[in-house]
Amino acid sequence: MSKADPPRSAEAPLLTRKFPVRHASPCDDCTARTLSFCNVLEDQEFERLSAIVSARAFEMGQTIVQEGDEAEYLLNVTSGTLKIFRALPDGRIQIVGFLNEGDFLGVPATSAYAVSAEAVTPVEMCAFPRRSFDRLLNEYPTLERRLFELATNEVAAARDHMLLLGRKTARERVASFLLTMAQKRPCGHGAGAESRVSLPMARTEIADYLGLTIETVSRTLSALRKENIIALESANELVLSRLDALRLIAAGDG
Amino acid sequence: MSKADPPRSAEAPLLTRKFPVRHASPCDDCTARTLSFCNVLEDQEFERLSAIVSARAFEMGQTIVQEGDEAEYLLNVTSGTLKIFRALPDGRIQIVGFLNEGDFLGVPATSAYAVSAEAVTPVEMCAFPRRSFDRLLNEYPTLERRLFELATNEVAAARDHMLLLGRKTARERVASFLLTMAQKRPCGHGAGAESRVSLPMARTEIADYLGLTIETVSRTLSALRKENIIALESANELVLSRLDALRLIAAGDG
DNA sequence: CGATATCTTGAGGAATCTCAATACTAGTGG
DNA sequence: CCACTAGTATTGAGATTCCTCAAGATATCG
Repeated sequence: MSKADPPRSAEAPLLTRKFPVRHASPCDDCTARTLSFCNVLEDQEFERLSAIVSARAFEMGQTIVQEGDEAEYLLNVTSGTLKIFRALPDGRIQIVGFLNEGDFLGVPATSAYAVSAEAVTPVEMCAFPRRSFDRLLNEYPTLERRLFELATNEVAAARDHMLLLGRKTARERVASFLLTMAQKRPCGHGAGAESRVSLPMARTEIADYLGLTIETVSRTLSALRKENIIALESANELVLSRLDALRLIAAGDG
Repeated sequence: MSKADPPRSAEAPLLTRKFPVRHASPCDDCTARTLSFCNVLEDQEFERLSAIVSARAFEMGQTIVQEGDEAEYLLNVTSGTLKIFRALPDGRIQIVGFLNEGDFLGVPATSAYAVSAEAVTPVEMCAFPRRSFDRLLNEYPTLERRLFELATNEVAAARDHMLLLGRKTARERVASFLLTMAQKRPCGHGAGAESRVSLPMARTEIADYLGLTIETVSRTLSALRKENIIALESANELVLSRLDALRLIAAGDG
């Protein structure tokens, strides 16, 4: 369902470092570096960070961390998409976010993961042992400031999503979701009247994110399609043909 | 409908400071100090903070800040309860949190408020000009660390609430809410089989917090009362008679 | 090209919402 | 001190949205 990650062989930006690398670090050819929290670090600081990092790869569907587990590592997404979610004892699930390249997973100075995480597509991450990372955090205020900034962004996003879950209709939720996805990955032109979106996640995952059932998501997409507001090239590749209409719906005015 | 704040005249803990106070600061007899973010500061740091603070009072129902307004001040609750919420153009509201004594409102280094805030009861706050506060934040890593900690707590709380809004039934939402309220203000005994709760907010506000209507909240409370799981002394004073049952319901097992 | 998983569509049912009436509470004035 | 008023909460009945269960369509992969 999702497009496999393209082989980024030749075009990987080669960071030519001035000093001999201690031992080849996964950071050396990290494509997420410019997006990620580590982009605030000075060269020397970055060296320290890359000295404690190790790369991880997860297959689609694989569990990355589990709610309540000891938070041995803090993780950073270098490629792919993963979902973070909370679950009720009877299996009901609420996805509280999708993470992409450059996004951070885990809370410094917190001993247990508060959410579970699972790979939506094949995922590559870099892992920092929490203790070492906490130590660096103490030394580098820039780093802490950056993570603080990320945390406040998350709070804002979470509140947006609370409004969606608590007060929006199915139609409004789906429209909001599509717009968010279009914004996240500006494939093609910017704020035109039209935009393409490719959804890496399955319908079930959209449903679990929007607090709906898979059927309602499907029906709502079909309805939007019949109204020519969106078009489905395939189940996961779609075109937002009338962004204006979608925006109105998402805001509750449609 | 809420009980007016009791006159805390004589019993205010008098902080005897070693050095002559510059000019009497609202912090001098602040009852929220031990609860608040400022409890991490050294004496000297605290002096600097109290030099830029000013006290504010709001009547019940009064608007404190509005979504989108320039964030001139960061605020800290010293007494009372307020709600923070986001709204849709057509008036639908989602309350994303209630703040009490010691809670912080506003995001450092952010120029506009992301949510609106309104006094649920009479509210007293202390206000820090954002620019001055940001400057202190740069100087005192402890302070920044503390606010970071608060932000991560908020993220966790927000995710909990997303699970509630997206996946819990009305009954489960109300049960969860009552338990949270009981935990917040441990009036009486700790983890006994019974607990009293006084709700400072109106039914509408509970509904807007839980993503329900006022009628559903009312009906659900009545149902719980008929099952002898709770008892209502008055509309806003109630007793959780069977905490165990309530916990089962809240978790989705009831 | 067939098997399996995912997605879409349909029909009926349940939870919650909407609209409306009644009951309660607190504050006001006689 | 009691009745009145206004605001708030509760209860009821019907409508609606979304969910559940079930079948059919489409896509993916060997």
